[in-house]
Amino acid sequence: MFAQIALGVPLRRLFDYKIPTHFNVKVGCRVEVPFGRQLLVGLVIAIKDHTDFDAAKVKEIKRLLDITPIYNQQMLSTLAWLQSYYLCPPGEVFINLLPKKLKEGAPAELLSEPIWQVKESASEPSARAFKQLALYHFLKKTGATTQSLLLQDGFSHTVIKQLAEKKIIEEAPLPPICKSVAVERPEYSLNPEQIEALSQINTLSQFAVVLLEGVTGSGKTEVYMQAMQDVLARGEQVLILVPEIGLTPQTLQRFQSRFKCQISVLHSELNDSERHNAWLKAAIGISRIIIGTRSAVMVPAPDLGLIILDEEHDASYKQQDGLRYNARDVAIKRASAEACKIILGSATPSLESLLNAKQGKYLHLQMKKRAQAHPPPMPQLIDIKHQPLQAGLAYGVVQAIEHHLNKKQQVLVFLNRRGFSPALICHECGWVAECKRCDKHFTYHKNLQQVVCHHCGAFDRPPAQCAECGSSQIVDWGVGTEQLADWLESRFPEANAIRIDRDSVRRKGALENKLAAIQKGEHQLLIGTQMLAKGHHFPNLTLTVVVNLDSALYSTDFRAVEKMAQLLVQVAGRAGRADKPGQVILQTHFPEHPYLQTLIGKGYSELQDLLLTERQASLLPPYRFWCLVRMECQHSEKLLACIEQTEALFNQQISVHYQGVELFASMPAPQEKRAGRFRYLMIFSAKQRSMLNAAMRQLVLSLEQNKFAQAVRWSIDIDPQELN
DNA sequence: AGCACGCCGACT
DNA sequence: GTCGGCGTGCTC
Repeated sequence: MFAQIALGVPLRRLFDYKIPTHFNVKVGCRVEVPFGRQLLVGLVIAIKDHTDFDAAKVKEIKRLLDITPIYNQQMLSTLAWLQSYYLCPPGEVFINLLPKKLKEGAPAELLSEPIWQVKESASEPSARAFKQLALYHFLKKTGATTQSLLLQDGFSHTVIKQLAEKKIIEEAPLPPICKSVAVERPEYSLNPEQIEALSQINTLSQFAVVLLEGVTGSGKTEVYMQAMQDVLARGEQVLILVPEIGLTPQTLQRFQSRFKCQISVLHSELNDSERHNAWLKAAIGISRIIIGTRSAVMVPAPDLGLIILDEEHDASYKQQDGLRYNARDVAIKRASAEACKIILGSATPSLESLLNAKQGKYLHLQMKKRAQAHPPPMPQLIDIKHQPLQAGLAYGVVQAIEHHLNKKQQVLVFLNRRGFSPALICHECGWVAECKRCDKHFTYHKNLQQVVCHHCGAFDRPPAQCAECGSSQIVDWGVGTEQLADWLESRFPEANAIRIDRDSVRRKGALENKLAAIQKGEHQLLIGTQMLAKGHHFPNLTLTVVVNLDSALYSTDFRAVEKMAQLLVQVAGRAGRADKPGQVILQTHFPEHPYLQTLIGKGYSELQDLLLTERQASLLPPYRFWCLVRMECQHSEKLLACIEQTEALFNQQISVHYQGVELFASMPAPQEKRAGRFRYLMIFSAKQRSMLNAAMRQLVLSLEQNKFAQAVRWSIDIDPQELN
């Protein structure tokens, strides 16, 4: 007998191995196999009685790593779809998505972690040992607790050890897996819209996609939680996916306090052991709820009964390097394989999902009322043409800020540019300081006394002189968050301004601390980028100022307007509270622009309808499917040769066999040179997904064997989000 | 990806 | 004379 095995190598094929007669190898188990001169971990994909490879050269499986498969049939079929849809090497999905230790062949067992409890007959520790006493009372109150939780709560290793040595506490046995979760029914009474949405969701059985469109504050989370209740009580697991910055301690807290069960949390800040345990607890079924960002979509769950994907429009669901999958699309496929329902939630659904809903593929549910606040305020447009600006703000806007601050309310100033100013320019000749590796402006960071390239991360001392004419008159141009914060701080010293962007929250936990301080009302004036716009609720915020979003109106990225609208609606949703309506101001040079007029005058849905019509007319996604082939090379001649070859290959051998698949565009990347490499893009498109996939499969096959393609770095991006 | 083989430049 | 640079080729 032979096994077809996926290995963690970048080769788009499986490898056959002989199964030793005494091995009970099952599909979905990991094995150790000799590969060239090394030993690798592989996953068994299929078992068969023959091999197409030269039978004499087939090697034997060396070792069996799992007795029971680590992936069940549903997971294996989802992974197989992932592999064939994104046209990646099998090892990329079957091996490389595993937590590090499993990838390296460690046993699929929880890394043991003691659970501590107070010994029954134990007496109180001495009154002088404050720390020991505190731990004793903590354990007495909460019962058996894992070591990591104790450490999190500030008890040290030594204190735990001391109490254990005194036989006051002991290790508790592992609790049995409890599949059915008892839920305390909440006190909340749902509003009619929520009741309607929930009853529609609850009537669905089997596979179904629900697009839950609810304005900020309409109580989507409460609908999620009540939908989860039945599923959990039935003994099934729930997978919750959130955007990268949406997984705050507060979000987690809400689920923990409602559902008394084990929860696996998966995000990018976990270390290898934490990830290993969270993954296995989900895979074994100990965790009944799994909450995580993008990559959590591929964590096994034997009893999966519901998937919730919050903020479905969020760009962070699309991985932008390596395996460029979209967790939203994978989640839908997974729900289909598991025959369970999936809820896509958003205040501002993507055009892709909206079209699917309009075509009847998804059940579209809408919640338009805010549960506890005034309706979301409509942004007010301020024309800044011919107006003097201070740190990018018009005089009237500064007055509005002052007005709200005087009433002891919070103000959010939103700006999408980090740093002090986006460029340094020679006042004499117009020379601009640029990153040599990327041909892009350096951003000036005044606090760091550095210029930083926001594309590759390179930095340097700010130039004292112009590189062209030698003038020392270097001036900064444009406004970033740093400069805006500086100016607002000096203008409103009482408001205790705080800046939140990637630069100011680099330290672990810094964002949480700052958000907590804002919640407590320690800061009246908040200055920030996207980070502040998403998911956070500030109860005392009544004014939001959006400094500038004009670049989206004339962007080369056809998705820019859609993203701008989503951002604006989200930022606007931050303002307002139960007793006071909010105010939102958008500064613009183009107050008459049809996109802005539609969004402000008629709302997000109307703008999306307009954009859909335009996309259909211009043959753009979501009406067409796209596949982007990126190519890069240090030598421009080699790159050009490869492009010519690829175009010829497509025209002569592929387009003729796959009807309706075309080369939509072939062009240098917007940033033609990055990190010392020349870059080029080819966009293939088709009306039918399956046809495009088949054609691209063929193209990839040919590229792999093509001498010219081997000289360049190429990668394939299905359903690309960004054309760069 | 990793690992070997192989063929040319600067060191003991 | 060797050590080691990275181009090329292969892995069931």
